[in-house]
Amino acid sequence: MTCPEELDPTLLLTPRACQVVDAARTVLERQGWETLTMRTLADELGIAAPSLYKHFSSKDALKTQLVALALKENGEALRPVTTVSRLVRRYRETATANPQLYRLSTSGPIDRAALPPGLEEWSGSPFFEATGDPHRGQALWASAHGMVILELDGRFPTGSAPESTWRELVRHFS
Amino acid sequence: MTCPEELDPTLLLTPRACQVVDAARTVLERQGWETLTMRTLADELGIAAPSLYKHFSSKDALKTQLVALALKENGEALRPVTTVSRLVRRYRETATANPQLYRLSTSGPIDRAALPPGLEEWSGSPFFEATGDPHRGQALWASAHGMVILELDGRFPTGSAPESTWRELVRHFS
DNA sequence: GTCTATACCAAGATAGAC
DNA sequence: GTCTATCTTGGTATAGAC
Repeated sequence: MTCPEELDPTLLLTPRACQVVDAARTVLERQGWETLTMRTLADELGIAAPSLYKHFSSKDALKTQLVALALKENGEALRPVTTVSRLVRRYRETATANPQLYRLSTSGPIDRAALPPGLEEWSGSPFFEATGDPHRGQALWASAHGMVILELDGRFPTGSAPESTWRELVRHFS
Repeated sequence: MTCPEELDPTLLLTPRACQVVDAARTVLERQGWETLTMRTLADELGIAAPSLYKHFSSKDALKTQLVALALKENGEALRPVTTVSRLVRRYRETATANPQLYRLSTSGPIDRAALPPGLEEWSGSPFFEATGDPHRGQALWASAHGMVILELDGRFPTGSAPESTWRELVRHFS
């Protein structure tokens, strides 16, 4: 299920800028955001670091594009909406397949003014559709996020969350 | 309810080192971990930055002490264990009262080898005691964490999570 | 346990030529 | 759109005197 055109962040970028975002994503998944520097990103592209500033005014502007990309892909991965069980499974799979992008886009404050208006809401609305209730949807989203982020950060004693814990969570919201 | 002596991280520190940790906590809550530098910490104490290295071998060692302190205080705040509802309320209150310390101690990987053995487990065990089941306890903990961290990061559209969403979560686990 | 002085490094970003 | 050269800042950490 694809993102509506008016929400798609990539449509505002030049083709070259899209390539830069792609490379940034590669580096991000390889080494994390703190060690993604303008220099390592430039190396990945085979260009010099200052050249990046022809495409993005700052590292922060680049981050915004990555966050927008994550919201778009996440919203797409969660559609079409069927059951709570399937929704949670897809949420987990998407996050696990792109751990650093997930962490980047869900941790810390978000610069809403810099995102396409409506994109963030569109990305999360499957939770409301699946539960049929705003508060249930919000609680389910928060719970799934908690599970995912603790799993990505290796916070469960066993390393990852046992399937039975995931089942328990789904059961409570079904 | 106080932490068992053999788990208490502060008992291994000199009095002066404890003061340094205290000051670090103050600076942490004021400005966050990324902008807590050895220089700003030294300023807070009224000493020069290099003097800190007489008490802690690195910034990372200091971080470990802060994480241990958070685990200790969290475990204390959650005891004695009564109901799921009360547990969740105290979890939320403690986190909200110490937002940066909470974020520091729950985000990213944790250096378990550097912590007093058993402290992390002791801190989290109220969730198992309150639910009476390992998987339910784990799911409840993850859900509460998701709610708290999204709230601290301003990720809910309204800024903070509505009380009704918290009620919804508690209801599912009661 | 504190100081001063300093080494060392890496980051983001700008200027201006090509 | 790319380059080279460079600026500026600010971090962790060490050496050695007091």
